Amino acid sequence: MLTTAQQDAIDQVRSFNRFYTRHIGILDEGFLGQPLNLPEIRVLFEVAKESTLTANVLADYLRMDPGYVSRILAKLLKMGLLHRATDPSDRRRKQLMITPSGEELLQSLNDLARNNLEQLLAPLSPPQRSELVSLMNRIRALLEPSRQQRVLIRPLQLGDLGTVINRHAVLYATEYQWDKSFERTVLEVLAQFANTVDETCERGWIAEVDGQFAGSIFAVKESDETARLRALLVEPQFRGMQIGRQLIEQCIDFCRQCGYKQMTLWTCSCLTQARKLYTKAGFTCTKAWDEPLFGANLTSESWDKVL
Amino acid sequence: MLTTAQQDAIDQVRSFNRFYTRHIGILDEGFLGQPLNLPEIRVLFEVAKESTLTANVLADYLRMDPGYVSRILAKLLKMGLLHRATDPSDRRRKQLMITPSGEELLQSLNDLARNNLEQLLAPLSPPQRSELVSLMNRIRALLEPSRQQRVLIRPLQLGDLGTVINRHAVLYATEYQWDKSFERTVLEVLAQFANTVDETCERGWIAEVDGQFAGSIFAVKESDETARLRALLVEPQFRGMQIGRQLIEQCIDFCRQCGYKQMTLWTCSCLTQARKLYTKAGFTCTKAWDEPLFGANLTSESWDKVL
DNA sequence: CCTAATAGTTGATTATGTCAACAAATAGCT
DNA sequence: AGCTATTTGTTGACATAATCAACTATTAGG
Repeated sequence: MLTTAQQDAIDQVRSFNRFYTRHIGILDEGFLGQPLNLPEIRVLFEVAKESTLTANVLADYLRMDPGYVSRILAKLLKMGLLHRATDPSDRRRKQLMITPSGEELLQSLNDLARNNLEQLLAPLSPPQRSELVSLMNRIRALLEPSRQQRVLIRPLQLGDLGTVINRHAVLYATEYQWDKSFERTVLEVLAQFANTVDETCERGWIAEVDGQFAGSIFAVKESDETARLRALLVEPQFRGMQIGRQLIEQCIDFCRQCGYKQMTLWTCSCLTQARKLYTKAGFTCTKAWDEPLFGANLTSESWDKVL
Repeated sequence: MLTTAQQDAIDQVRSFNRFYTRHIGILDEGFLGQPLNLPEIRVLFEVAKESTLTANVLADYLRMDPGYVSRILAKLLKMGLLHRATDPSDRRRKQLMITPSGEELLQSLNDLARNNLEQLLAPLSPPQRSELVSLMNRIRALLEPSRQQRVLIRPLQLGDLGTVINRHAVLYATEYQWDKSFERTVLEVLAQFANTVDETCERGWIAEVDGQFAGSIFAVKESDETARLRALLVEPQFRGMQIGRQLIEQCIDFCRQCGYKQMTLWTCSCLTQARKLYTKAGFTCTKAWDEPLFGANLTSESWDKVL
């Protein structure tokens, strides 16, 4: 059974779908008066993109009836937009190619589509346009998770500290019901970091997936000999992508380069995923103690690693 | 002529449109095997939603041919899903209404659509769902500016502090090229706030537009007599919606209730929009001094207001 | 050489949508 | 009132879009 909130979400998505169907409908009207209809344009577009298509492959890819595709191709061939040659190695197959006049028409169709869209986007300012694009990309990332995701580990930038604080607070509240005192602690730790950071031996890194915040890690100086690993976090939707491992490796490499002799970190027994990562990276738990923290009864742990 | 960046934006929007067309297409496939096709469902749905429709209004709204609508209505009437009554004040018009059996069918179609969507949204966690909804609402707000946007001023929640820090850092860097020292200052101010807050006389508020972060303000105790207004921010895309004014009012109201005698705030001469808001709210600039701050040469100002 | 499978085409048919002509009612004008 | 123009909704004729199954030509595999 769905909760009310989730059902609301579904209804809101449906409402957006209705809205967007109408919106796209208005755009498609711009193609009226053209010699080609939408399926024909799609076929022409695909042939132009992929120069070695055959009718069957096309029908399969576009999820169209082979007979229908055959008729569309006949029309496009008759109009001189495509031509085709029998595959000498298999005389059943006919390789499709776009002709110069096909390219030309496709170009003008592209211009038309762009102009239509341009008119609809006209009321938007440039920053609003880039906001629109980034909203759309985010929606695609959410709905099409299979879309290739680029993982990037990069040094800290302006604005990252706030994001790290926000994500720690929200995530640990969601996953472990930790309270506001945890947010306060992270805030204090990072304020301390920002105020006293020595870039030569202290750093923070952010993991991004397709430009989105996916995780964080910090290395701070505990003493001349010892570095402390802090604020490791991987967003739940990006777990299993080796992001945690990469962040820890990045951090360890840096600490070695800085000449630290050992590393230490705090965690607690309930953070099983993080603990596995620490173990894999060569850390061992050297101390454990119970204490009430963040509104829960935690078993705090200290983990160390010799570099 | 379009700039390259704008053409990129247009191409990206087109790419999103192709993606979303496919996405909606997958959803619509769930309606196969029903006695009604998509246009018929849309008509039924609209009649159910708006009980005083007539055929022409419907055709207009759904951008369908009146003749086609007429035939669809004939089918739905024959199936007993709708009925209609001649408008007594204009006997050309016939008011459309849905019948109980129409409601019933619509309900089952709704369930079907919801289930289809539910399957597509299944991989998303609840927070991702609400993110999706808020992204969609924002897109609608951009593309359909007439649509009413709900502004909400709410008290601080877990996670807000990080967001406020991030937005301050990024926004002032973008708009005024302020450097990391500003991020550090905000971080420190809010860490201080989180650690020492006395909820009876200190508060923070967040402005949301359709669930999205739109702005912030804080009231902190300077002395028993004086409250300090801090961290006022309104996101650029939501300016001109009276959000700044509402945030300041909220803050002033609270300070009055707490029994403060006066309020004070820091700003600088270049923040012209904020200064206008302060003036309107009854603040006056009582002190001004030049100082190098945040990587710029600022004219700092102190503004006060007697409550 | 036979059978099964594949590539593509074609005829028949259905589904979907458009257009123009039309009747009925109303609005606006004189 | 009476005339004309407009609006609301319907209908027949037609055009477009899409599907299905039968069919030819070719190839693969034994």
